[in-house]
Amino acid sequence: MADLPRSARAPRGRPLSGGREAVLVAALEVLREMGASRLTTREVARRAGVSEGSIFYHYTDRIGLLTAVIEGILTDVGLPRTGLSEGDGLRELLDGFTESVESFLNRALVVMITAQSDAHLRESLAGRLVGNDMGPHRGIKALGAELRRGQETGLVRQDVDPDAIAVFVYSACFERVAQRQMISADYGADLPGRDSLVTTMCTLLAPPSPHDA
Amino acid sequence: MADLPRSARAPRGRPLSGGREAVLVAALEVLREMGASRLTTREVARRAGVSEGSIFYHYTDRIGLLTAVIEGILTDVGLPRTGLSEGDGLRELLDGFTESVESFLNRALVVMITAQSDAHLRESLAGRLVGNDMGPHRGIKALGAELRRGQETGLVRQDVDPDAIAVFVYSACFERVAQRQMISADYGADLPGRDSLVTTMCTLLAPPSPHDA
DNA sequence: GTCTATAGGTTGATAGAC
DNA sequence: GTCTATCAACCTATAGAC
Repeated sequence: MADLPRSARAPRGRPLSGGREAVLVAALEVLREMGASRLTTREVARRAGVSEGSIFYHYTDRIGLLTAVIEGILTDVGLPRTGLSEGDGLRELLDGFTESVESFLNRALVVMITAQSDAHLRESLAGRLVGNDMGPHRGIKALGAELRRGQETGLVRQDVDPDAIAVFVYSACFERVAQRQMISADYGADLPGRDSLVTTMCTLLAPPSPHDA
Repeated sequence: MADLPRSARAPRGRPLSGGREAVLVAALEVLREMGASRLTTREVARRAGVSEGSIFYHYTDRIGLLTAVIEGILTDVGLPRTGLSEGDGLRELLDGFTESVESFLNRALVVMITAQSDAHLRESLAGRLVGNDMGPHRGIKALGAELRRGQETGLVRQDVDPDAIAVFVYSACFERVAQRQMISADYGADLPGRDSLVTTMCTLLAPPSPHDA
């Protein structure tokens, strides 16, 4: 028993039967496919291969289940990373940021929309977002700070508000993900893609050519 | 009876009792306050001051009611205006566009989110948006075209993709409205406002100073 | 912790008078 | 077109055995 590091074999505590987790997975699946109004405990139980009773045992009630799904996604997925390596240029910064944000939103947007379908959930999510300083605000401010540093090191032109730039960049990611999720996967295919957007922003942010001085 | 122009007195056909419209108003109210999952025909009837039977008479079923609400907002409110007066400058263009888009989204976003709560509604809305060439796509393309004209007249720098700029501008509006509606009315108050965003974009888009040539 | 069985309450929808 | 009355279905939630 002491021969092997415990953590390499199994997590502490009693082994999970998997039912509890399976319910969350099934619930998220139902949310994506049918929407929050159509999510019934019956359907979730069926898909998860458990009884309805188990759902209420673990999550108290329907709202508790939905809350757990939301919390799960938000904490499990983590927040979009905003840091960047030291030697990176502007393009690397924007590329990393946008990719991270879109990847985050691709998973998180479902639960945000889900929360909008019920006043209790909406209130609960809003409280959590402002209380823990999560939400769009945080990513925007972080990118803004990076851009401000870029202005100091001469990487970014200095006559614009870095936070405003950050809003534009974040928003474009948000809109792209929302559009695809809310309308259709290939809606807006003839609009400039992420790559093109980053390129454009890099051009806009480049400092005036040195021969000006 | 012929003394007065008919249109000045009353619309053709039988006078409306107002019940039908009252239901739509009440339904929208419930959607805003409680969310789609909590919208019941009973509650809508109560608020509208009509019987439940009337709702089904007019809108067939619950989904029919929600569909009517969506259609109503989308057609009644119209699409954001994208045109601009001839002699306007870049700031006037962006100012008018962003104000119009935000005003539109302030009313339209509720129904878009509502549609996400039910697979049938989502599908129906998506079909309508792509079929009638509505949706974000349209506004973005329209602004992009205006910006392209601006490039030709020397109002806008020529080394960037106008459509990409349009995406940034539209997205910022979308994100601002979504944030306030989904989280809280004053969330993100310390982020740059619409005015500041427009100013920043104007600076970014200004053509290189003439003494360069 | 998970199941089965069931109770209790709501809801969407219909029928028929006015 | 609107109402009242009512139904049938569904869904959440609980109780108790294993």
